[in-house]
Amino acid sequence: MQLSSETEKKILEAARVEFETKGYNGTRMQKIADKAGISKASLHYYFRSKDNLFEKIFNDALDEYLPLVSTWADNDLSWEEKVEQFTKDMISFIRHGRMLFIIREVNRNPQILEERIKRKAKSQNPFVAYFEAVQKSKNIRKVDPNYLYIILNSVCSYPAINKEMFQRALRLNAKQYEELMDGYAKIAADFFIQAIKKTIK
Amino acid sequence: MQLSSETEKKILEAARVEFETKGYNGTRMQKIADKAGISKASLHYYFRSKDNLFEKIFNDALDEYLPLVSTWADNDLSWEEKVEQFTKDMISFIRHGRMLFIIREVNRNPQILEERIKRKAKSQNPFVAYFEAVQKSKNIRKVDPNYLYIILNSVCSYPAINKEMFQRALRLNAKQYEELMDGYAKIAADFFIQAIKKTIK
DNA sequence: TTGCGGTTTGACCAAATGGTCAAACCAAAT
DNA sequence: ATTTGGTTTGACCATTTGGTCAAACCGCAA
Repeated sequence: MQLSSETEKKILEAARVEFETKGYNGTRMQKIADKAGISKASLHYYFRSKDNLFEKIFNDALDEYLPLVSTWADNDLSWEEKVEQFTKDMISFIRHGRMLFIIREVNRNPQILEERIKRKAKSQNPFVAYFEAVQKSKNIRKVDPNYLYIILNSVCSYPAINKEMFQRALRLNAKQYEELMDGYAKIAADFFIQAIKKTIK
Repeated sequence: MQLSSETEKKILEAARVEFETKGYNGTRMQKIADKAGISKASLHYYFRSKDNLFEKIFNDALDEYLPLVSTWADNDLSWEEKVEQFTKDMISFIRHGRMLFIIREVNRNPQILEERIKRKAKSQNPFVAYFEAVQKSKNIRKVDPNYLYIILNSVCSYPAINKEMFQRALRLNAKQYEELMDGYAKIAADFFIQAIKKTIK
């Protein structure tokens, strides 16, 4: 029945908002039910338990995130263009606020990752593999690609994670910070590229 | 009595560990009492309520953190040396794991900051002020200092915040990641400096 | 109209949890 | 030995919260 699927959507939407803003421990089933406009009993009819519902929400978030970090596959872009593409994609994902949710819950219970990233470990990280290759052929600094991975991700993700404190430190209101972020992707990419490009004397 | 002060210390230590790892909502007063080796009633004897105890712990964390971000005062170091100093200090603070705690709780309830950072807003951010000056006199790129502030902090803080996921993405175990972090402060500082130094042709 | 399968809910339950309190404890002063 | 004042605690309480269940509800086919 289409109606039931409709309720299901409303539940998932309400649950997503609650879990993302309050975290697992701060979220109440009753509140999700209220926001979805149904009874708590109905909520349990659709999703048997809080854990069950949470798992769905968390996995959805991971499904959105994981593809972002793993696509450094071959296409005919230069490494600079790839960096630009990556920062753009990552920053627009991050701004939705889903990232802090992931980090918070992974830290609460690191095991939730184990199933998902189950021993992808055999293959090398695509970013690291890519930059090892680039470092051999192109004229860029020789820095452990692990560091490059960390730095690039940091520069992309942290501004959204730490939004509240950055706003206050920089004496900006929410709107001003948003505006600052509009121009950020380009700055971040340039920054990264400048840092590892070898200076041509 | 010195004994009571001793219990108080044990409580604060236990509470710190609990709040920092589980967050406010995930922390149980009973568990804190257990870890401190006292009864729950005693716990309430020393700190009237969970909120009261939490506030102490949170403010202690802020007291450790805030001085780090605000010291760009005048001393006779070059701007490069200051950057190096900052990354070193910040990264060693961050590695304690206190930062995710702060971010998590600030996001749970942004108001907890209001009292502390109560309208420091009159004065400009010291970092921003400093780099505006540097940009005028030295030969470095003209980038909005707000971006510089965000980038430098991101590069320092995020590797610890996102530790769990970075470890998995880079196929490292906890020990290997720690080792990687040992050399990170220098890399991060160099990275930042290289990125904003003007290329000398 | 009746019966049926899926849906919805109010009432209810057991466990967890923050907090209270009177009584017991204990070291030091009288 | 007795009192005194701070400390400690077991027992207890009220509320919250995830979860259950029987009964009601609601199209729809026979």
